[in-house]
Amino acid sequence: MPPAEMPAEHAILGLLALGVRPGEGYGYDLARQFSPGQPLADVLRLEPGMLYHHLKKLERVGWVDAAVEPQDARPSRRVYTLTAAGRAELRRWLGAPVARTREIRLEFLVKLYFARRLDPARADQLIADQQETCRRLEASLLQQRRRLDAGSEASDDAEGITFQRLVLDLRLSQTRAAAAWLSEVAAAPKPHRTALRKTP
Amino acid sequence: MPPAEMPAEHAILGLLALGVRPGEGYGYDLARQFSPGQPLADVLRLEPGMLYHHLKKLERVGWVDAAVEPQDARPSRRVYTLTAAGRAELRRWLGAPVARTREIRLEFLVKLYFARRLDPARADQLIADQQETCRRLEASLLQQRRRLDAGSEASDDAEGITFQRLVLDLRLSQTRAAAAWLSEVAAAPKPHRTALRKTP
DNA sequence: AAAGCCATGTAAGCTGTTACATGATTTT
DNA sequence: AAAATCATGTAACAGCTTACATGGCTTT
Repeated sequence: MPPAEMPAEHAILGLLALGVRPGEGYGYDLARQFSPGQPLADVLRLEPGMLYHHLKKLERVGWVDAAVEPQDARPSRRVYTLTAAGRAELRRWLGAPVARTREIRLEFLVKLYFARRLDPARADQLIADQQETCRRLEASLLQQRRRLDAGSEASDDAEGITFQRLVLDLRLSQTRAAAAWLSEVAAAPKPHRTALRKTP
Repeated sequence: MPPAEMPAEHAILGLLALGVRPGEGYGYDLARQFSPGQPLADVLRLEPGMLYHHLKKLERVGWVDAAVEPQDARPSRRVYTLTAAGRAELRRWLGAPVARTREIRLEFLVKLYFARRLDPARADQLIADQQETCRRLEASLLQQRRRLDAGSEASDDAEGITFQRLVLDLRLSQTRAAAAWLSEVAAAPKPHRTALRKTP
């Protein structure tokens, strides 16, 4: 069970890969992609403070390199460039479905956003893998439910078991809803590889 | 839009209200309620460290009082007692549905757990209010969806809009699943007021 | 003249995670 | 003799949120 995959940091890697000059970007411009109205803002909130913090961390772990780029009549930019390791990490992350249903709302949506724009074929694969993950989860939840029903006479704590049943039913219903949505997404018209972005 | 309601702290208030001696409890015993196998553990994870931290905070804000209770042949206990303010806060919290669908998985389940045990009639009301909240949310999401479809020709950013549509569809499907589950819960057999708990 | 944009951050505070400290007593 | 139970915490660290600092340039 993976503990957390830092969607914000991977989103930054994705934005760099998707940049006007692919593989490059700087803080202020990246911050615009998370401001209200931008598609990513509906899914992931990222204040400038945290964004710069993440950029420093990405540099520390070697997924980006930094270089100061002076401008005339404007403050210098700190331009970050994806390294080979950074690209590899982005590919790995984009290929891995999320383990928990609750992670679909945030992390999976971010993966999908970038996978579609960077490599539509891999996006289809990601959706398929996520469906499979949901199916396995559903099977596991169903099994737990059956075990609970089977052992319910043997126990004295009828109250606790009723509650555990509610919890499992909620998880099942959320997981099934996610699976149904994934099927819709898989059936929907595919986007084509995006041209260079323009943020007005 | 409420920012967060600290389910762990309210769960502690609930456990105190539900105690063998109603309104009283101490850290070590409360910690047992969050250990594996206990019904609350399926929903809320709370390590001893955080539990003691929360107890201190509850005392600071005046929702509990503390008194040291010596024992012979055992370490002294720090016994916490619900204050009038603490009881009022618990009642308020138990009566308020959660605003976001993602909060149903954790916070609403905790509310439901305690509402059923402390006051089944209020639990029914809570479920009804939560259903109403889900209905409103669904209506709002549908409206956003319609607005998006209507304005989609006028925009040049077809890619972003397609993605926003996916996001809204996921939220809709999750919200509807939660609403359906709530209907099941409302229809399910009701528990009776629980007797004093026993944690073996 | 004021407001806002460009571009970078820092600082403080809260929540949460993991692991360990302490020391007596009871069970295996 | 070793391990678990009782009972309370602390320490270190990571992540997030909110707010503010700086300072030149451009738009209203």
